[in-house]
Amino acid sequence: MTDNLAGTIHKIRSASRSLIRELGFLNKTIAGTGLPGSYVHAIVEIGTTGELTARELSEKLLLEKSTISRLVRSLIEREEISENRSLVDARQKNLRLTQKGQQTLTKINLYAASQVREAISPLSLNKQQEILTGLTDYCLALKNSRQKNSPSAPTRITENLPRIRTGYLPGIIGGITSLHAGYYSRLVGFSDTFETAVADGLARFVPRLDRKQNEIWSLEHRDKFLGSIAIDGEDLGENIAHLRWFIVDKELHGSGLGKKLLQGALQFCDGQNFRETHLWTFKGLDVARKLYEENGFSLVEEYKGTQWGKQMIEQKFVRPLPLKGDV
Amino acid sequence: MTDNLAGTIHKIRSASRSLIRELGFLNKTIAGTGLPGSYVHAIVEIGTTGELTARELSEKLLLEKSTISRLVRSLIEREEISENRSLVDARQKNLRLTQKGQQTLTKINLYAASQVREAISPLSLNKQQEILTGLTDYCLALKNSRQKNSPSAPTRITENLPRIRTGYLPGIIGGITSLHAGYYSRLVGFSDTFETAVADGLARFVPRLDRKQNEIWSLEHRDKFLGSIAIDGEDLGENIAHLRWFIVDKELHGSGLGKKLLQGALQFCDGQNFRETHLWTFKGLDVARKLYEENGFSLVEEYKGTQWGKQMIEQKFVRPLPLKGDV
DNA sequence: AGAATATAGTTGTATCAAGCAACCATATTG
DNA sequence: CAATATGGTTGCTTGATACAACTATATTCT
Repeated sequence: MTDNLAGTIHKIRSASRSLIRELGFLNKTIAGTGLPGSYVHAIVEIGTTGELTARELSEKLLLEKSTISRLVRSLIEREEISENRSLVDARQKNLRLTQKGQQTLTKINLYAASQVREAISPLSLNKQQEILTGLTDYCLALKNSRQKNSPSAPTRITENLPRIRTGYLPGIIGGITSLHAGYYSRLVGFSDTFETAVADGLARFVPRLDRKQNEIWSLEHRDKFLGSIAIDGEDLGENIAHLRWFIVDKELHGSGLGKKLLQGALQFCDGQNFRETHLWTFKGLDVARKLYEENGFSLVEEYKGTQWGKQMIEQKFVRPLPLKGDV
Repeated sequence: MTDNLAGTIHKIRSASRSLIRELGFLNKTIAGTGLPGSYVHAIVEIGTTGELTARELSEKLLLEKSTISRLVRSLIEREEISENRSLVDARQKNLRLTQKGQQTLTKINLYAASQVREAISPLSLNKQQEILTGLTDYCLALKNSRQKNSPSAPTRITENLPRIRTGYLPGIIGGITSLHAGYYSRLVGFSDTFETAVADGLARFVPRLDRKQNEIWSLEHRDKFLGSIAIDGEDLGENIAHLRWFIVDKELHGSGLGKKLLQGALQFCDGQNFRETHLWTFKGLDVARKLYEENGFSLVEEYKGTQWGKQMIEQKFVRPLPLKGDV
C-alpha cells in the first residue's frame, strides 16, 4: 500500500517531467508561438478573463510582481495588450488584449489546440476523458496542497472578489443605474421609467455625500460596479435613515457580499443614531426579504404601485435602532 | 461530438497551464531545490539512468546541445556530476552523479515526492490511479504526435540502443570476458576455468586483429560491452573461418541485435571468401541454435566435454560459403 | 587508403526572463 | 492626520536559452 503510493508518486513525477518537456517549458520560447511560456500564459489568461490587473496576473501565474510588471510592459510594446489606469483605484491598471493580441491569442489557441487534438484524437473517448480528469484532479490537488502549506501567503480573500468601496467613485452613478436597469428589466420588465428614476435619484443623492449622514457603498471590481447600497439620511427627515439602491449583481448572489453590504450600511445607521431605517422594495424578492428580516427589518406596509410601467406590489420595511448593548 | 472534443481540448489545456505553474516551471528556480527546472530534470535523468551522454540528455530534455553543454559544465562546477571521456568513442563523455549529486538527487526526490504525496494522498486510490493514467497517456500521446509531425527530426533509431562497433576498443577484452563469465556462470555454473580460457583466447586473438581475415564486432553502450562476435580467420587454417565469442547480454535478448551481429560477421566471412565457417557451442542454447540454423549452419558433431569444470554436451556447427547469386 | 560526411561536444555572441530590494503613488485604517 | 497596506515600477544582477561557427573524432563510400 505504502509501496504502491510510492510507486504511483514516482510514475506521476516521471510523467510530469515528460509533460513539461513536451509542452516546451524548458525551452526559451514555446514552439509555434515564438513567445516565452510566461507570455503565452499571460495572453491566454487575459484573453479568457477579458480584463485583469497585474496583481491578479501575478497570482495566477505564480510570478513575482516585478516580473509581471516587465512582462506586461513588453506585451504592451508589442501591442498585444493595452493598459488602462483604473478609474476607481488609481493604483491599478486594467489589462486587456488589443486587436492584435486577440489575433495572437487565436494563433496560440489554434496551435495549442491542434497540438492537443493531434495528440489525443487517436485515443478513445474514454481515454480522453481519463486524461482530462487525471490532469484536472492533479492540478487541483497540487493547488490545495500548496495553499495548505503556505500560511505565510494564504489565498487572498479578496482574490478575484470585488471590494467594498465607500463614497463617490467615477462611474458609480452609471454603474449602479445600469445594474438596476439590467436586473429589473430581466426580472420584471421594468424599462426606461424605472432606469430614469434610479439615475435621477442617484444624481440628486451623490452630491449630498459630503454630509456625514449620507453614505454609499459599492462593490467594485476592475472598474465594474457589481453591487451597491446607500443610506440617505436626509430625504425622509425626522432622524430616519433611508436605505436605497441595494442591489447585488446576479453573479454574486450567494457570495455573502450582499449581507456584508447591508450590515455595513446598518452599522453606519446605528453609528449615526438614526431612530429608524426605512426601505421600499417589491413583493417577490424573497431572498432580499429574508435578509432584511434577519437584520431587524419588519414589513410595515404593502400596496399596489404602477409607477414603473408594471403593476407591482410595493413593500415598505422598517428597522428600529437596536437598544444599546443588544447583540 | 466535435464540440465535445473541443471542450475536452480546452479543459486539458487549462489544466496543463495550471500544472506548469504549480510545478514552478515559469519560475527561475524550482521551489525547494534552488535549481532551475532544466537542472533538476538533468539531475533526475542522469541519476535514474546511471550514466548518460550530453546528446542523450539533450534528446531527453528537448534542449539544444549548446544549452546542454553549458548546463553540464555548470553542474560539473557545482560538483553535482562528473564527466568521463568515453574510452571507446573519444567524442563523447559519460556523465554521472557525484556523491554530492546523489545527495542532491535525494533532496530533489524527497521534495518532489512529498509535494506529490501531499497533493494526492488525500485522494482515493481510484482517483490517484486516474491521475496517473491520465498523465502518462497524455504524455505518450504528445510524444507520439510530436514524432509523427517532425519527420525532419525523427526519433533516432540509435537512441538509447548500443551501437555495433568493429575492431579493438579499450576495455573490450575485459568487457567480453566478464560478459561470458557472468552469462555462463549463471546459466550453467562455469567458473574460473572458463573465464580464464575466454580471456586467454581473446588476449591471443586481439593482437591479430590487424590482419584482414580477422575481425571483431562488439555491442557497446556508454563504455559497457553488451555483446560481441568475432571471426578468427587464422586458427583453424585451411581457409576456414572460426566464429568465436558470440554473446549478447541478457538485457538485449530479443532485440534483434544478436541476429545483426551474426549476419554482419557472416557477411564478412563471405566477403573474405572463406570456404566454411565453424563454431563450437553447447547443447541447450536453443535460441542461439535456431539463429545458427537460420543462417546456414548445420550441426555436424556432438560430444561430451568436461573442460569447463562441468559436464556439458559440446556441439560443432558448420556453414559453407553460399553459392554466388544465392539469396 | 583517402575523401566526404556525420556526430559529440565547445565556444562566441546575443537575448532576455526572473527575482530581490528599494522605491513611488495611492488607498485604507485608526 | 499619521501609520500602514497595496499596486505597480525601476535598478541591479544573474544566468538560461538559442543560433552559428568551430574542433575533434567516427563512419561511410568509393
